[in-house]
Amino acid sequence: MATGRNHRPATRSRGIPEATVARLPLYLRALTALSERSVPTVSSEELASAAGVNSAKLRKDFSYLGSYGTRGVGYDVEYLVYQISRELGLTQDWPVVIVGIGNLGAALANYGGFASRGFRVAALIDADPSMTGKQVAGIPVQHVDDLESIVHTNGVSIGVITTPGGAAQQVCERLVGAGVTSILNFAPTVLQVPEGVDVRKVDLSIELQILAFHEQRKAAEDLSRRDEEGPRGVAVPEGGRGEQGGDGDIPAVMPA
Amino acid sequence: MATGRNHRPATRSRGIPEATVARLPLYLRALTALSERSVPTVSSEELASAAGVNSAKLRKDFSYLGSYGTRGVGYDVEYLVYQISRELGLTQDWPVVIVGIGNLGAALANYGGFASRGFRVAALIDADPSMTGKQVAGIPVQHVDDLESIVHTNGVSIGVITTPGGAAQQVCERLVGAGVTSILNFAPTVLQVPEGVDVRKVDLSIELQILAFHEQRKAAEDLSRRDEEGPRGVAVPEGGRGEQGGDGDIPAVMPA
DNA sequence: TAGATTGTTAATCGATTAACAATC
DNA sequence: TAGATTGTTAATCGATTAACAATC
Repeated sequence: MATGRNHRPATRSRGIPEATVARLPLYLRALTALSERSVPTVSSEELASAAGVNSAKLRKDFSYLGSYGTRGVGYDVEYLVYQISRELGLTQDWPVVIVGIGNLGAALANYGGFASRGFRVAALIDADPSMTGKQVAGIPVQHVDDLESIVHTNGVSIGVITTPGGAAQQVCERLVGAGVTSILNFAPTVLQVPEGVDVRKVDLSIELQILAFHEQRKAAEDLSRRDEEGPRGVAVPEGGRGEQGGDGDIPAVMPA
Repeated sequence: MATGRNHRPATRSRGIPEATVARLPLYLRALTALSERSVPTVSSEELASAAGVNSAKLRKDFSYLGSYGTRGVGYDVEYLVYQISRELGLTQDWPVVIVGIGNLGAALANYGGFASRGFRVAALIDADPSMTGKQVAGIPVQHVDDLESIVHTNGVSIGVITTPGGAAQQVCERLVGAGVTSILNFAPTVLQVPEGVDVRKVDLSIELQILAFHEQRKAAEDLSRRDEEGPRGVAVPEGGRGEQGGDGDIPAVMPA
Protein backbone atom coordinates (compact mmCIF):
# COMPACT_ATOMS: atom_id res chain seq x y z
CA MET A 1 0.00 0.00 0.00
CA ALA A 2 1.22 3.43 -0.78
CA THR A 3 -0.51 5.09 2.11
CA GLY A 4 1.40 6.06 5.17
CA ARG A 5 -1.59 6.36 7.46
CA ASN A 6 -2.14 3.37 9.63
CA HIS A 7 -4.77 4.57 12.04
CA ARG A 8 -7.49 3.29 9.72
CA PRO A 9 -7.50 0.06 7.72
CA ALA A 10 -4.97 0.93 5.04
CA THR A 11 -6.83 -0.80 2.26
CA ARG A 12 -10.14 0.99 2.65
CA SER A 13 -10.92 4.61 2.26
CA ARG A 14 -14.46 5.59 2.98
CA GLY A 15 -15.35 1.97 2.29
CA ILE A 16 -13.83 1.89 -1.17
CA PRO A 17 -11.18 -0.82 -1.65
CA GLU A 18 -7.78 0.38 -2.77
CA ALA A 19 -7.93 -1.87 -5.84
CA THR A 20 -11.17 -0.16 -6.85
CA VAL A 21 -9.73 3.32 -6.38
CA ALA A 22 -6.82 2.34 -8.62
CA ARG A 23 -9.25 1.40 -11.39
CA LEU A 24 -11.51 4.45 -11.23
CA PRO A 25 -9.12 6.51 -13.40
CA LEU A 26 -9.23 3.75 -16.04
CA TYR A 27 -13.02 3.87 -16.12
CA LEU A 28 -12.93 7.65 -16.19
CA ARG A 29 -10.68 7.70 -19.21
CA ALA A 30 -12.88 5.24 -21.11
CA LEU A 31 -15.98 7.23 -20.16
CA THR A 32 -14.38 10.49 -21.26
CA ALA A 33 -13.71 8.96 -24.66
CA LEU A 34 -17.38 7.89 -24.91
CA SER A 35 -18.48 11.33 -23.79
CA GLU A 36 -16.43 12.95 -26.55
CA ARG A 37 -18.22 10.73 -29.05
CA SER A 38 -21.54 11.85 -27.51
CA VAL A 39 -22.48 8.32 -26.52
CA PRO A 40 -25.36 8.73 -24.06
CA THR A 41 -25.32 5.39 -22.21
CA VAL A 42 -23.04 2.40 -21.88
CA SER A 43 -23.45 -1.10 -20.46
CA SER A 44 -21.05 -2.62 -17.97
CA GLU A 45 -20.01 -5.08 -20.64
CA GLU A 46 -19.09 -2.38 -23.16
CA LEU A 47 -17.36 -0.15 -20.65
CA ALA A 48 -15.45 -3.05 -19.13
CA SER A 49 -14.21 -4.04 -22.55
CA ALA A 50 -13.07 -0.48 -23.27
CA ALA A 51 -11.26 -0.26 -19.94
CA GLY A 52 -9.75 -3.71 -20.30
CA VAL A 53 -11.33 -5.29 -17.21
CA ASN A 54 -13.90 -7.93 -16.33
CA SER A 55 -17.51 -6.65 -16.35
CA ALA A 56 -18.37 -8.25 -13.01
CA LYS A 57 -15.43 -6.46 -11.47
CA LEU A 58 -16.58 -3.18 -12.97
CA ARG A 59 -20.11 -3.55 -11.61
CA LYS A 60 -18.73 -4.44 -8.22
CA ASP A 61 -16.44 -1.42 -8.32
CA PHE A 62 -19.34 0.89 -9.19
CA SER A 63 -21.46 -0.61 -6.45
CA TYR A 64 -19.05 0.90 -3.92
CA LEU A 65 -19.83 4.35 -5.30
CA GLY A 66 -23.61 3.90 -5.29
CA SER A 67 -26.34 2.70 -7.61
CA TYR A 68 -25.69 4.86 -10.61
CA GLY A 69 -26.90 2.46 -13.30
CA THR A 70 -30.31 1.51 -14.65
CA ARG A 71 -31.16 -2.17 -14.98
CA GLY A 72 -31.95 -3.16 -18.51
CA VAL A 73 -30.35 0.04 -19.80
CA GLY A 74 -26.85 0.64 -18.50
CA TYR A 75 -25.05 3.72 -17.20
CA ASP A 76 -25.53 7.34 -18.19
CA VAL A 77 -22.10 8.37 -19.45
CA GLU A 78 -22.16 12.01 -18.35
CA TYR A 79 -23.54 11.22 -14.95
CA LEU A 80 -20.94 8.54 -14.33
CA VAL A 81 -18.12 10.83 -15.47
CA TYR A 82 -19.28 13.34 -12.90
CA GLN A 83 -19.69 10.83 -10.08
CA ILE A 84 -16.28 9.26 -10.60
CA SER A 85 -14.61 12.65 -10.97
CA ARG A 86 -16.20 13.77 -7.74
CA GLU A 87 -15.19 10.58 -5.96
CA LEU A 88 -11.59 10.98 -7.07
CA GLY A 89 -11.56 14.62 -6.05
CA LEU A 90 -11.02 15.84 -9.59
CA THR A 91 -13.75 18.45 -9.40
CA GLN A 92 -11.38 20.60 -7.42
CA ASP A 93 -8.13 22.29 -8.41
CA TRP A 94 -4.89 20.55 -7.38
CA PRO A 95 -1.80 22.71 -7.71
CA VAL A 96 1.32 20.53 -8.01
CA VAL A 97 5.02 21.32 -8.02
CA ILE A 98 7.62 19.39 -9.98
CA VAL A 99 11.06 19.27 -8.38
CA GLY A 100 13.99 18.36 -10.62
CA ILE A 101 13.66 19.70 -14.15
CA GLY A 102 15.77 17.28 -16.15
CA ASN A 103 14.51 15.34 -19.13
CA LEU A 104 11.78 13.68 -17.17
CA GLY A 105 10.68 16.75 -15.22
CA ALA A 106 10.41 18.63 -18.51
CA ALA A 107 8.43 15.78 -20.06
CA LEU A 108 5.97 15.90 -17.18
CA ALA A 109 5.73 19.69 -17.31
CA ASN A 110 4.78 19.37 -20.97
CA TYR A 111 2.29 16.60 -20.31
CA GLY A 112 -1.14 17.73 -21.46
CA GLY A 113 -3.14 15.27 -19.42
CA PHE A 114 -2.97 17.27 -16.20
CA ALA A 115 -5.22 20.25 -16.73
CA SER A 116 -8.18 18.24 -17.94
CA ARG A 117 -8.16 16.29 -14.72
CA GLY A 118 -7.92 19.13 -12.25
CA PHE A 119 -4.15 19.15 -11.89
CA ARG A 120 -2.25 22.38 -12.44
CA VAL A 121 1.51 22.66 -12.59
CA ALA A 122 1.91 25.54 -10.17
CA ALA A 123 5.70 25.64 -10.24
CA LEU A 124 8.87 24.01 -11.53
CA ILE A 125 11.81 23.79 -9.13
CA ASP A 126 15.45 22.91 -9.76
CA ALA A 127 18.68 23.07 -7.80
CA ASP A 128 20.77 24.23 -10.74
CA PRO A 129 21.09 28.07 -10.62
CA SER A 130 21.65 28.17 -14.38
CA MET A 131 18.14 26.76 -14.84
CA THR A 132 16.48 29.47 -12.76
CA GLY A 133 14.31 31.72 -14.84
CA LYS A 134 14.32 29.50 -17.92
CA GLN A 135 10.92 28.58 -19.24
CA VAL A 136 9.84 24.96 -19.56
CA ALA A 137 6.39 24.35 -20.99
CA GLY A 138 5.82 28.07 -20.56
CA ILE A 139 6.50 27.95 -16.84
CA PRO A 140 9.58 29.63 -15.34
CA VAL A 141 11.93 27.37 -13.38
CA GLN A 142 12.49 28.54 -9.80
CA HIS A 143 15.39 27.78 -7.50
CA VAL A 144 15.06 25.12 -4.82
CA ASP A 145 16.04 27.71 -2.20
CA ASP A 146 12.52 29.07 -2.57
CA LEU A 147 10.80 25.69 -2.27
CA GLU A 148 9.02 26.40 1.01
CA SER A 149 7.67 29.79 -0.03
CA ILE A 150 6.54 28.39 -3.39
CA VAL A 151 4.60 25.61 -1.66
CA HIS A 152 3.01 28.04 0.79
CA THR A 153 2.17 30.70 -1.79
CA ASN A 154 0.48 28.23 -4.12
CA GLY A 155 -1.21 26.09 -1.48
CA VAL A 156 0.47 22.99 -2.89
CA SER A 157 -0.39 19.65 -1.32
CA ILE A 158 0.96 17.35 -4.06
CA GLY A 159 4.62 17.23 -5.05
CA VAL A 160 6.32 15.38 -7.89
CA ILE A 161 9.97 14.42 -7.39
CA THR A 162 12.05 13.92 -10.55
CA THR A 163 15.47 14.58 -9.07
CA PRO A 164 18.40 12.15 -9.05
CA GLY A 165 18.14 9.49 -6.38
CA GLY A 166 20.63 11.15 -4.08
CA ALA A 167 18.60 14.33 -3.73
CA ALA A 168 15.17 12.76 -3.38
CA GLN A 169 15.01 12.18 0.36
CA GLN A 170 16.12 15.72 1.18
CA VAL A 171 13.69 17.23 -1.30
CA CYS A 172 10.98 15.02 0.14
CA GLU A 173 11.67 16.25 3.66
CA ARG A 174 11.55 19.88 2.57
CA LEU A 175 8.29 19.33 0.71
CA VAL A 176 6.74 17.58 3.70
CA GLY A 177 8.08 20.25 6.03
CA ALA A 178 6.42 22.88 3.89
CA GLY A 179 3.06 21.10 4.09
CA VAL A 180 2.97 18.70 1.13
CA THR A 181 1.11 15.51 2.08
CA SER A 182 1.15 13.55 -1.20
CA ILE A 183 4.25 12.75 -3.19
CA LEU A 184 4.71 11.12 -6.57
CA ASN A 185 8.27 9.83 -6.58
CA PHE A 186 10.15 9.14 -9.80
CA ALA A 187 13.54 8.92 -8.12
CA PRO A 188 14.99 5.43 -7.53
CA THR A 189 14.77 5.80 -3.77
CA VAL A 190 12.45 4.48 -1.09
CA LEU A 191 11.40 7.67 0.66
CA GLN A 192 11.00 7.80 4.41
CA VAL A 193 7.97 9.89 5.28
CA PRO A 194 6.03 10.62 8.46
CA GLU A 195 2.59 9.21 9.12
CA GLY A 196 -0.08 10.93 7.10
CA VAL A 197 2.02 11.43 3.98
CA ASP A 198 1.21 9.32 0.92
CA VAL A 199 3.95 8.32 -1.45
CA ARG A 200 3.49 6.67 -4.80
CA LYS A 201 6.50 5.52 -6.74
CA VAL A 202 6.83 5.24 -10.49
CA ASP A 203 9.86 3.31 -11.58
CA LEU A 204 10.43 2.46 -15.20
CA SER A 205 13.26 0.08 -14.53
CA ILE A 206 11.03 -2.12 -12.39
CA GLU A 207 8.41 -2.34 -15.12
CA LEU A 208 11.06 -3.44 -17.59
CA GLN A 209 12.41 -6.03 -15.17
CA ILE A 210 8.96 -7.53 -14.74
CA LEU A 211 8.59 -7.71 -18.51
CA ALA A 212 12.00 -9.37 -18.75
CA PHE A 213 10.93 -12.01 -16.25
CA HIS A 214 7.90 -12.95 -18.35
CA GLU A 215 9.88 -12.73 -21.56
CA GLN A 216 12.42 -15.17 -20.16
CA ARG A 217 9.62 -17.46 -19.06
CA LYS A 218 8.14 -17.45 -22.57
CA ALA A 219 11.49 -18.46 -24.02
CA ALA A 220 11.76 -21.28 -21.48
CA GLU A 221 8.22 -22.45 -22.23
CA ASP A 222 8.81 -22.44 -25.95
CA LEU A 223 11.89 -24.59 -25.42
CA SER A 224 10.08 -27.09 -23.23
CA ARG A 225 7.12 -27.18 -25.59
CA ARG A 226 9.46 -28.01 -28.42
CA ASP A 227 10.81 -30.85 -26.28
CA GLU A 228 7.34 -32.09 -25.40
CA GLU A 229 5.70 -31.76 -28.77
CA GLY A 230 8.62 -32.16 -31.11
CA PRO A 231 9.93 -29.50 -33.50
CA ARG A 232 7.73 -26.64 -34.74
CA GLY A 233 5.76 -26.47 -31.50
CA VAL A 234 4.83 -22.84 -31.87
CA ALA A 235 2.12 -21.17 -29.81
CA VAL A 236 -0.74 -19.86 -31.91
CA PRO A 237 -2.15 -16.49 -30.84
CA GLU A 238 -5.85 -16.84 -30.13
CA GLY A 239 -6.72 -13.18 -30.15
CA GLY A 240 -7.34 -12.97 -26.42
CA ARG A 241 -6.73 -9.69 -24.74
CA GLY A 242 -5.21 -9.73 -21.31
CA GLU A 243 -5.95 -7.03 -18.82
CA GLN A 244 -3.35 -4.32 -18.78
CA GLY A 245 -1.82 -1.86 -16.46
CA GLY A 246 -2.06 -2.40 -12.79
CA ASP A 247 -0.96 -5.81 -11.92
CA GLY A 248 -2.20 -6.36 -8.47
CA ASP A 249 0.90 -5.26 -6.76
CA ILE A 250 2.98 -3.37 -9.06
CA PRO A 251 5.48 -0.97 -7.89
CA ALA A 252 6.23 1.28 -10.76
CA VAL A 253 9.86 2.25 -11.43
CA MET A 254 12.22 5.06 -12.32
CA PRO A 255 15.25 6.97 -13.53
CA ALA A 256 18.46 7.63 -11.70
CA MET B 1 -2.68 -8.88 -14.52
CA ALA B 2 -0.59 -7.60 -17.35
CA THR B 3 -0.02 -10.92 -18.97
CA GLY B 4 -1.90 -11.86 -22.07
CA ARG B 5 -1.30 -15.60 -21.84
CA ASN B 6 -4.20 -17.49 -20.42
CA HIS B 7 -3.22 -21.09 -21.02
CA ARG B 8 -1.54 -21.20 -17.63
CA PRO B 9 -2.76 -19.67 -14.41
CA ALA B 10 -2.04 -16.01 -15.06
CA THR B 11 -0.86 -15.28 -11.57
CA ARG B 12 1.86 -17.90 -11.39
CA SER B 13 4.97 -18.22 -13.41
CA ARG B 14 7.13 -21.17 -12.62
CA GLY B 15 5.42 -21.18 -9.24
CA ILE B 16 6.35 -17.61 -8.35
CA PRO B 17 3.34 -15.39 -7.51
CA GLU B 18 2.97 -12.26 -9.60
CA ALA B 19 3.08 -10.10 -6.47
CA THR B 20 6.44 -11.59 -5.59
CA VAL B 21 7.84 -11.03 -9.09
CA ALA B 22 6.82 -7.39 -8.82
CA ARG B 23 8.82 -7.02 -5.62
CA LEU B 24 12.01 -8.75 -6.77
CA PRO B 25 13.28 -5.56 -8.47
CA LEU B 26 12.79 -3.66 -5.20
CA TYR B 27 14.89 -6.20 -3.32
CA LEU B 28 17.47 -6.17 -6.07
CA ARG B 29 17.87 -2.43 -5.86
CA ALA B 30 18.28 -2.51 -2.08
CA LEU B 31 20.78 -5.37 -2.38
CA THR B 32 22.74 -3.53 -5.05
CA ALA B 33 23.06 -0.57 -2.71
CA LEU B 34 24.35 -2.87 0.04
CA SER B 35 26.74 -4.51 -2.41
CA GLU B 36 28.18 -1.12 -3.33
CA ARG B 37 28.83 -0.49 0.35
CA SER B 38 30.55 -3.91 0.50
CA VAL B 39 28.10 -5.22 3.09
CA PRO B 40 28.63 -9.00 3.12
CA THR B 41 25.39 -10.25 4.67
CA VAL B 42 21.98 -8.86 5.52
CA SER B 43 19.07 -10.09 7.63
CA SER B 44 15.51 -10.26 6.35
CA GLU B 45 14.63 -7.53 8.83
CA GLU B 46 17.31 -5.13 7.58
CA LEU B 47 16.66 -5.81 3.91
CA ALA B 48 12.91 -5.55 4.34
CA SER B 49 13.31 -2.18 5.99
CA ALA B 50 15.53 -0.95 3.16
CA ALA B 51 13.07 -2.15 0.54
CA GLY B 52 10.08 -0.78 2.44
CA VAL B 53 8.26 -4.07 2.98
CA ASN B 54 7.33 -6.45 5.80
CA SER B 55 10.08 -8.92 6.72
CA ALA B 56 7.74 -11.91 6.78
CA LYS B 57 6.67 -11.05 3.27
CA LEU B 58 10.28 -10.81 2.15
CA ARG B 59 11.17 -14.21 3.61
CA LYS B 60 8.10 -15.72 1.98
CA ASP B 61 9.06 -14.12 -1.34
CA PHE B 62 12.58 -15.52 -1.12
CA SER B 63 11.26 -18.94 -0.22
CA TYR B 64 9.76 -19.15 -3.72
CA LEU B 65 13.24 -18.77 -5.17
CA GLY B 66 14.88 -21.34 -2.94
CA SER B 67 16.65 -21.52 0.40
CA TYR B 68 19.33 -18.93 -0.10
CA GLY B 69 19.65 -17.73 3.50
CA THR B 70 21.45 -19.09 6.54
CA ARG B 71 19.52 -19.38 9.80
CA GLY B 72 21.05 -17.34 12.56
CA VAL B 73 23.08 -15.35 10.02
CA GLY B 74 21.03 -13.89 7.19
CA TYR B 75 21.54 -13.68 3.44
CA ASP B 76 24.80 -13.36 1.51
CA VAL B 77 24.37 -10.11 -0.41
CA GLU B 78 26.34 -11.01 -3.53
CA TYR B 79 24.78 -14.43 -3.83
CA LEU B 80 21.29 -13.03 -3.49
CA VAL B 81 21.98 -10.32 -6.07
CA TYR B 82 22.99 -13.04 -8.49
CA GLN B 83 20.04 -15.32 -7.75
CA ILE B 84 17.45 -12.56 -8.10
CA SER B 85 19.11 -11.23 -11.26
CA ARG B 86 19.05 -14.68 -12.75
CA GLU B 87 15.43 -15.23 -11.75
CA LEU B 88 14.40 -11.95 -13.38
CA GLY B 89 16.36 -12.76 -16.52
CA LEU B 90 18.73 -9.83 -16.04
CA THR B 91 21.83 -11.90 -16.63
CA GLN B 92 21.10 -11.74 -20.31
CA ASP B 93 21.07 -8.83 -22.74
CA TRP B 94 17.67 -7.33 -23.60
CA PRO B 95 17.72 -5.00 -26.60
CA VAL B 96 14.75 -2.61 -26.47
CA VAL B 97 13.38 -0.08 -28.93
CA ILE B 98 11.69 3.17 -27.96
CA VAL B 99 9.01 4.36 -30.37
CA GLY B 100 7.99 8.01 -30.16
CA ILE B 101 10.88 10.34 -29.35
CA GLY B 102 9.13 13.29 -27.76
CA ASN B 103 9.95 14.65 -24.33
CA LEU B 104 9.25 11.37 -22.63
CA GLY B 105 10.94 9.15 -25.19
CA ALA B 106 14.04 11.33 -24.92
CA ALA B 107 13.90 11.15 -21.12
CA LEU B 108 13.81 7.37 -21.27
CA ALA B 109 16.61 7.22 -23.83
CA ASN B 110 18.72 9.24 -21.42
CA TYR B 111 17.79 7.10 -18.45
CA GLY B 112 20.91 5.58 -16.97
CA GLY B 113 19.21 2.75 -15.12
CA PHE B 114 18.88 0.49 -18.15
CA ALA B 115 22.37 -0.73 -18.94
CA SER B 116 23.16 -1.82 -15.40
CA ARG B 117 20.19 -4.15 -15.47
CA GLY B 118 20.75 -5.84 -18.79
CA PHE B 119 18.63 -3.51 -20.90
CA ARG B 120 20.13 -1.86 -23.95
CA VAL B 121 18.44 0.82 -26.01
CA ALA B 122 18.99 -0.73 -29.42
CA ALA B 123 17.13 1.91 -31.41
CA LEU B 124 15.00 5.06 -31.25
CA ILE B 125 12.11 5.33 -33.68
CA ASP B 126 9.92 8.30 -34.61
CA ALA B 127 7.35 9.08 -37.29
CA ASP B 128 8.57 12.64 -37.84
CA PRO B 129 10.96 12.69 -40.84
CA SER B 130 12.65 15.81 -39.48
CA MET B 131 13.75 13.78 -36.44
CA THR B 132 15.41 11.08 -38.53
CA GLY B 133 19.17 11.05 -38.09
CA LYS B 134 19.17 13.35 -35.07
CA GLN B 135 20.98 12.00 -32.07
CA VAL B 136 19.21 11.56 -28.75
CA ALA B 137 21.32 10.26 -25.88
CA GLY B 138 23.96 9.47 -28.47
CA ILE B 139 21.62 7.22 -30.44
CA PRO B 140 20.41 8.21 -33.92
CA VAL B 141 16.64 8.44 -34.39
CA GLN B 142 15.35 6.20 -37.19
CA HIS B 143 12.14 6.52 -39.17
CA VAL B 144 9.13 4.39 -38.30
CA ASP B 145 9.07 3.09 -41.88
CA ASP B 146 12.03 0.93 -40.91
CA LEU B 147 10.44 -0.41 -37.71
CA GLU B 148 10.20 -4.02 -38.82
CA SER B 149 13.76 -4.25 -40.10
CA ILE B 150 15.08 -2.56 -36.97
CA VAL B 151 13.30 -5.09 -34.76
CA HIS B 152 14.57 -8.01 -36.84
CA THR B 153 18.13 -6.77 -37.14
CA ASN B 154 18.49 -6.17 -33.42
CA GLY B 155 16.56 -9.20 -32.21
CA VAL B 156 14.28 -6.97 -30.18
CA SER B 157 11.62 -8.64 -28.03
CA ILE B 158 10.74 -5.67 -25.79
CA GLY B 159 9.26 -2.44 -27.13
CA VAL B 160 8.55 0.84 -25.34
CA ILE B 161 5.74 2.99 -26.73
CA THR B 162 5.93 6.71 -25.98
CA THR B 163 3.83 7.96 -28.87
CA PRO B 164 0.64 10.03 -28.63
CA GLY B 165 -2.42 7.93 -27.78
CA GLY B 166 -3.73 7.95 -31.32
CA ALA B 167 -0.68 6.24 -32.75
CA ALA B 168 -0.13 3.67 -30.03
CA GLN B 169 -2.35 0.83 -31.25
CA GLN B 170 -0.91 0.93 -34.75
CA VAL B 171 2.65 1.04 -33.47
CA CYS B 172 1.80 -1.83 -31.14
CA GLU B 173 0.50 -3.93 -34.02
CA ARG B 174 3.61 -3.30 -36.08
CA LEU B 175 5.87 -4.17 -33.16
CA VAL B 176 3.96 -7.37 -32.48
CA GLY B 177 3.91 -8.20 -36.18
CA ALA B 178 7.67 -7.84 -36.24
CA GLY B 179 8.08 -10.24 -33.34
CA VAL B 180 7.99 -8.10 -30.19
CA THR B 181 6.28 -10.01 -27.36
CA SER B 182 6.58 -7.55 -24.45
CA ILE B 183 5.43 -3.95 -24.52
CA LEU B 184 5.80 -1.15 -22.03
CA ASN B 185 3.08 1.32 -22.90
CA PHE B 186 3.25 4.98 -21.87
CA ALA B 187 0.48 6.08 -24.22
CA PRO B 188 -2.97 6.71 -22.69
CA THR B 189 -4.51 3.82 -24.58
CA VAL B 190 -5.60 0.31 -23.68
CA LEU B 191 -3.74 -1.76 -26.26
CA GLN B 192 -5.35 -4.77 -27.88
CA VAL B 193 -2.78 -7.52 -28.25
CA PRO B 194 -2.89 -11.18 -29.26
CA GLU B 195 -2.41 -13.99 -26.79
CA GLY B 196 1.18 -14.38 -25.75
CA VAL B 197 2.04 -10.68 -25.73
CA ASP B 198 2.55 -8.98 -22.38
CA VAL B 199 1.64 -5.34 -21.96
CA ARG B 200 2.47 -3.17 -18.99
CA LYS B 201 1.10 0.31 -18.79
CA VAL B 202 2.64 3.30 -17.03
CA ASP B 203 0.29 6.22 -16.68
CA LEU B 204 1.29 9.27 -14.69
CA SER B 205 -2.17 10.78 -14.74
CA ILE B 206 -3.59 7.73 -12.96
CA GLU B 207 -0.99 7.92 -10.22
CA LEU B 208 -1.86 11.56 -9.63
CA GLN B 209 -5.58 10.77 -9.55
CA ILE B 210 -5.02 8.12 -6.91
CA LEU B 211 -3.03 10.63 -4.86
CA ALA B 212 -5.83 13.17 -5.26
CA PHE B 213 -8.35 10.66 -3.95
CA HIS B 214 -6.35 10.13 -0.77
CA GLU B 215 -5.60 13.83 -0.46
CA GLN B 216 -9.30 14.60 -0.63
CA ARG B 217 -9.98 11.94 1.96
CA LYS B 218 -7.43 13.46 4.32
CA ALA B 219 -9.12 16.84 4.01
CA ALA B 220 -12.49 15.25 4.74
CA GLU B 221 -11.09 13.37 7.73
CA ASP B 222 -9.51 16.49 9.14
CA LEU B 223 -12.86 18.25 8.88
CA SER B 224 -14.76 15.45 10.58
CA ARG B 225 -12.10 15.11 13.24
CA ARG B 226 -12.44 18.79 13.97
CA ASP B 227 -16.18 18.22 14.35
CA GLU B 228 -15.72 15.19 16.59
CA GLU B 229 -12.92 16.51 18.75
CA GLY B 230 -13.54 20.20 18.64
CA PRO B 231 -11.17 22.80 17.20
CA ARG B 232 -7.42 22.14 16.78
CA GLY B 233 -7.89 18.44 16.16
CA VAL B 234 -4.73 18.00 14.17
CA ALA B 235 -3.23 14.63 13.37
CA VAL B 236 0.22 14.14 14.86
CA PRO B 237 2.73 12.32 12.67
CA GLU B 238 3.98 9.26 14.47
CA GLY B 239 7.00 8.63 12.32
CA GLY B 240 5.60 5.49 10.76
CA ARG B 241 6.69 4.63 7.29
CA GLY B 242 4.14 3.14 4.98
CA GLU B 243 5.10 0.80 2.20
CA GLN B 244 5.57 2.53 -1.09
CA GLY B 245 5.27 1.84 -4.74
CA GLY B 246 3.23 -1.08 -5.87
CA ASP B 247 -0.13 -0.92 -4.32
CA GLY B 248 -1.64 -4.27 -4.83
CA ASP B 249 -3.41 -3.43 -8.00
CA ILE B 250 -2.02 -0.36 -9.37
CA PRO B 251 -2.26 0.55 -12.92
CA ALA B 252 0.45 3.05 -13.58
CA VAL B 253 -0.35 6.15 -15.66
CA MET B 254 0.70 8.38 -18.54
CA PRO B 255 0.96 11.22 -21.03
CA ALA B 256 -1.28 12.10 -23.90
C1' DT C 1 -44.94 -8.82 -21.07
C1' DA C 2 -40.21 -10.05 -22.78
C1' DG C 3 -35.65 -8.78 -23.00
C1' DA C 4 -31.80 -6.67 -21.11
C1' DT C 5 -28.77 -5.42 -17.67
C1' DT C 6 -27.74 -3.99 -13.07
C1' DG C 7 -26.46 -4.83 -8.20
C1' DT C 8 -25.33 -8.37 -4.99
C1' DT C 9 -24.33 -12.78 -3.23
C1' DA C 10 -21.30 -16.38 -2.34
C1' DA C 11 -17.60 -19.17 -3.71
C1' DT C 12 -12.95 -19.10 -4.85
C1' DC C 13 -8.57 -17.56 -5.13
C1' DG C 14 -4.34 -15.15 -4.07
C1' DA C 15 -1.70 -12.18 -0.82
C1' DT C 16 -0.36 -10.88 3.68
C1' DT C 17 1.22 -11.64 8.22
C1' DA C 18 2.19 -13.39 12.93
C1' DA C 19 4.11 -17.00 15.01
C1' DC C 20 7.32 -20.55 15.70
C1' DA C 21 9.86 -24.81 14.82
C1' DA C 22 14.08 -25.72 12.56
C1' DT C 23 18.73 -24.89 12.48
C1' DC C 24 22.92 -22.24 11.81
C1' DT D 1 25.15 -24.26 24.50
C1' DA D 2 22.76 -19.77 23.73
C1' DG D 3 21.37 -16.51 20.59
C1' DA D 4 19.89 -15.28 16.24
C1' DT D 5 17.42 -15.69 12.20
C1' DT D 6 15.56 -18.38 8.49
C1' DG D 7 11.86 -21.04 6.21
C1' DT D 8 7.20 -22.52 6.70
C1' DT D 9 2.75 -23.01 8.56
C1' DA D 10 -1.74 -21.52 9.24
C1' DA D 11 -4.90 -17.94 10.00
C1' DT D 12 -6.68 -13.92 8.10
C1' DC D 13 -7.72 -10.74 4.87
C1' DG D 14 -8.79 -8.64 0.48
C1' DA D 15 -9.78 -9.23 -4.50
C1' DT D 16 -11.88 -11.60 -8.21
C1' DT D 17 -15.52 -13.78 -10.55
C1' DA D 18 -19.62 -16.51 -11.94
C1' DA D 19 -24.16 -16.62 -11.27
C1' DC D 20 -28.62 -14.85 -10.65
C1' DA D 21 -32.42 -12.38 -8.45
C1' DA D 22 -34.09 -7.83 -8.90
C1' DT D 23 -35.93 -4.60 -11.83
C1' DC D 24 -35.89 -1.27 -15.56
